[in-house]
Amino acid sequence: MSSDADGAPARPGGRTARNTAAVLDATLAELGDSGYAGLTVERIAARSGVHKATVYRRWGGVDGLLAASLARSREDGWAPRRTGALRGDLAALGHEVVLGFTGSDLRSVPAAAISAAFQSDRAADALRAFFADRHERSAAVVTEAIERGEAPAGTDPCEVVRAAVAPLYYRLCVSREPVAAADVDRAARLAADAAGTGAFVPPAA
Amino acid sequence: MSSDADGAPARPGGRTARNTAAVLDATLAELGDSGYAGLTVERIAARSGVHKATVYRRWGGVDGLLAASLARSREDGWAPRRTGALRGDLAALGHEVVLGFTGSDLRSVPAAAISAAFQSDRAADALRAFFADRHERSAAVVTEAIERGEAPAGTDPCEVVRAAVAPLYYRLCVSREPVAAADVDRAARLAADAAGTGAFVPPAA
Amino acid sequence: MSSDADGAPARPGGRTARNTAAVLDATLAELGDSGYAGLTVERIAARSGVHKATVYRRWGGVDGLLAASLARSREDGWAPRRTGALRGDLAALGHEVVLGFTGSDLRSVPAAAISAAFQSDRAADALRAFFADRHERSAAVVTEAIERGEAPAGTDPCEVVRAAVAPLYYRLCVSREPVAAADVDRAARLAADAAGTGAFVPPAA
Amino acid sequence: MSSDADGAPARPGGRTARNTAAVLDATLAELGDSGYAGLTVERIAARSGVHKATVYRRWGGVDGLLAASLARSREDGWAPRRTGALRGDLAALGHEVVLGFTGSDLRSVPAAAISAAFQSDRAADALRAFFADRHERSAAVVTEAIERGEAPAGTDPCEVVRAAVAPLYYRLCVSREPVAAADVDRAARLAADAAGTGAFVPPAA
DNA sequence: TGTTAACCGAGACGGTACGTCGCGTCTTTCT
DNA sequence: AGAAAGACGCGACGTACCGTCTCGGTTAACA
Repeated sequence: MSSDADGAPARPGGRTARNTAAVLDATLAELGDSGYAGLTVERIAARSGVHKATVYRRWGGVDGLLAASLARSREDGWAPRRTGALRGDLAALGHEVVLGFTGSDLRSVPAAAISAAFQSDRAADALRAFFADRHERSAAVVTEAIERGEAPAGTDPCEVVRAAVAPLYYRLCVSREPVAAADVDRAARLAADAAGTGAFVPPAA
Repeated sequence: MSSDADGAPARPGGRTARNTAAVLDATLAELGDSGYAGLTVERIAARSGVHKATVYRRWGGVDGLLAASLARSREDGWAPRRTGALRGDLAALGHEVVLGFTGSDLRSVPAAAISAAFQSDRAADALRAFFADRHERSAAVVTEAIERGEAPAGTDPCEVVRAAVAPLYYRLCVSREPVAAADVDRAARLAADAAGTGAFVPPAA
Repeated sequence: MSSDADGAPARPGGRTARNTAAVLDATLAELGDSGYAGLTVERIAARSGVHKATVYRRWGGVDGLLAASLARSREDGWAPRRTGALRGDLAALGHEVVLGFTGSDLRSVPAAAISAAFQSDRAADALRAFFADRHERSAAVVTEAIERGEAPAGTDPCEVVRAAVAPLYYRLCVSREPVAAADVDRAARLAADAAGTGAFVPPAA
Repeated sequence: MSSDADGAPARPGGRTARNTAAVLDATLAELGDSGYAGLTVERIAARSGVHKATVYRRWGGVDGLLAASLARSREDGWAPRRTGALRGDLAALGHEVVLGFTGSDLRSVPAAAISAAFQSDRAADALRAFFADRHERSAAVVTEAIERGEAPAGTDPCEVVRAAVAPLYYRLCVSREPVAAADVDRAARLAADAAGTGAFVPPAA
C-alpha cells in the first residue's frame, strides 16, 4: 500500500496529501462542532469534500481518523512549559490537561480518543502511542529537576508525570468529579514531594 | 411516580418487578458476552424476553440500563477487604480495580459505565453517584488507619483512596499501559506514605 | 351489553353520558385540528379526559368513533335548503357538499368517514347508513318538485339527488380535480333537466 | 437528479432498475393479497427482497410506492373499448370501473390510490395525474362520437366521461351502495343523451 | 337505603410498523 | 483502466399507536 494512517503518505505533493489534510482538518472541525458523539465518517466526508469511500479506503473509519489525528498532533512540537521548579512544572502540566476537558463535550482530540479507545483497539493503540510520546516529552521537566537536585538520580521521570496527572484524569474520566485548581496543585505537590524523597527510584531489582 | 430506574418500582410483586430483574440480568449477561461495544437495547430486550418498547419506556436506552445496573450494584453490600494495615488495604483495593478491567473487553459494569459516561450525561451522573458511594465505603479503611495512628487526624479519607487508585485507572483508561502488580503496590505505598506524613490533611482554610 | 355506539347509553344521566359527549366532542375537535390522518384513539382519549381503555371498551377504535359521530350527526335535524325550483335546490345541495371538503384536510365528519370506510367495514356501514339518511332527506326537494310539476310522477327522487352530487364527489374524492361553482351548477342543471324529461322514472320492470 | 419515482432511473441497466421492478411488483402482489389496508413498507420490502431502507430512500413510503405504481400503470397502453355507439362505449367504460372495485377489498392500484390520496398529498397528486391521463384517453370515444354526429361539435369530451363514471364512483366510494349493471347502463345512457342534446358544450363565455 | 353489577381510571405491557441514521460494501458510469 | 458517485444491504435506533390486561375504585340503577 502506498499510504497509511501514520501521517506519511507516499505522495507528499499530490491530491493524496491534499485529501489527507482536508479530511483530518474536517475531523478536527467536526470534533469541535459536535464532539466525539457526533463524529461520523459521513459528515467528515461531506465536510472535507472527499468521497466517503475514499475515507474508508484510507482510514478505515472514525477510529482510524482519530488515530491519524492523534498521530498528526504528535508532530506539532508540543513541549511542557517551564516554571523553574518541578512542582510548578507539574502543575502547569495538570492545568493543561484539565483545559483539554473543559467544555460541555469532548472536543479535544485526546479526550475524544480516550473515549474511542473504549470501543476500538485501533484507537487504543494510537492512544497508547500518543501518551507514550507525551510522557517522554513531559519527562524533560523531571530530568531537569533531577539535574537541579530536586530529585535523586535514578528517579523514573515518567512515573512522576503519571503521578501528577493521574488524579486529574481520574476525576475527569472516571469518578466524574469536578476538578478545582487546588486539586491540580495538590496532585503536583504530592508528586513533586514524593519525587524529592526518592519515592520514584525503582528498586535495584 | 410509578416506577423508575432507582430500583424501587411501585409494584414490587408483579410483572413489573419481574421485568426489571430480567432486563438488568440480561444487561449484565450481554455485557459479559459482548462487552460494552456490543451492548444494544435490541439484544437485551430479546435476551430478557421483555419487549424493546418496554425497555425504552422504563430505561430510555443503553445508558439508562447501565445506570440502573450501577445503582443495583450499589446494593450488593460491597465492602473493602482489610489486611490490618493501610498500605495493604489500599493495595487490595487497587487489585480489585485492575481485576474489573481484565479480559479483552470492558465487561464489568463500572468499566462499561465509564465508557458510556463519555456519551451520555445520564450515565455520567450514575457513574458519579457510584463512585461517590465507592469512595465513601472505601474511606473506612483510611478512617480505621487514622484510629490506629497510621495517619494524622484530619486526613481526608476519600482523597487517600483516590490517590491509591487514580494511577491504575489512568493506565487502564487513559494511557492504555499495562498494569503490573508492582504498579498497584507502588500506588498503594505512595498513598499510604503520603497519608502518614499528613499530606492529605486539608489546609486550615 | 348495556350501551353501545348507537348513541343511546343505558344510563342517560350519569358519567357514561358525560363521557360519551366528551369523547365525541373530542373526536370532532381532533378532526378539526389534525384531520382524519391525525385521528388516534390515544389523542382523543387524552383530549377528552376519558381513559383510553374506556374508549376501546365503548367504541372499539377510531372507526367506531367515527361511526358514532356520524350517527350523532344524523340527529342534528339537517334539512336541505329550498330555493323554489329544483335546479336551485340541487345546486344548494352541491355547494354544501363542496364546502364540507374545503380546507386543506379532511376535517368534516363525512369526509373523514369516506376515508375511513376504505379501511374499515364498520365505518363503511356507518357511512352507508349516513348517506341513506341524507338521500332520504334530500329527496324531499325532488318530491316537492314533482308536486310542482317540474318532473313526472314516478321519478326516483334519490336518483336525482345522486346525479346532482356524484360529479362533485367524483372530482373531490376520485379524480382530485378542483371544483368550481360552475361545476356545481352544471351538475344541478343536468340532473334537473334530466329529471324533467322523465329520465329518472324507472322502467316498468 | 439521479433517480426518482417517475420511472426513469439514471441507471437503467443495473441493480437499481432490477430493484425498481422487484419493489413495484411486490407492491402489486401485496395489494392483491391484503388490499390497501394491509400494505406496509416492511412487507413489501421483505417480499421484494429489497431492504426496507432502500425502499424509503427511493420511494419515501407507501404513498410513493402507490404513486410510482400508478405512474407505471399509465405506460401500459390502456385504451377504451369501442362498441360503435357512444352509449355503449360509456357503458363499457363504466363496467370496467366497477370491475376494479369488485372483490372484498381495494385490490386494484387506482382503488388503493383513491384511498391513499385521502392521507397523502403525494398520492393525491399521482392520482390526479392518473385520472387526467385516463380522461384524455377515454375522451377518444366521445370525439369519435362527435365525428359520427352523435353529439354536437364543441362538446367537452372529458366532461361526458366524467358524467358517465361519476355516479358509479359515488356509489362505490362515497355512499357505499351496491352498483348493479343497470346503474352502469343508466349512467351511460344519461351521459350519452345529455351529450346528444349539447348539454356538454361549454357556454360561449 | 342498601346492594350489586356495570363502568371507569390508572398505567404497564406486547406487538407491529414507522421512518431514520450511520456503517461499510459494491456496482455503474464516466473520464 | 480506474476512480468518482452514489445506490445498496444491514442493523440498530427511538417512537407512535394499537389493543389488551390487571387492579382497584366509583357509581348508577334497582331491590
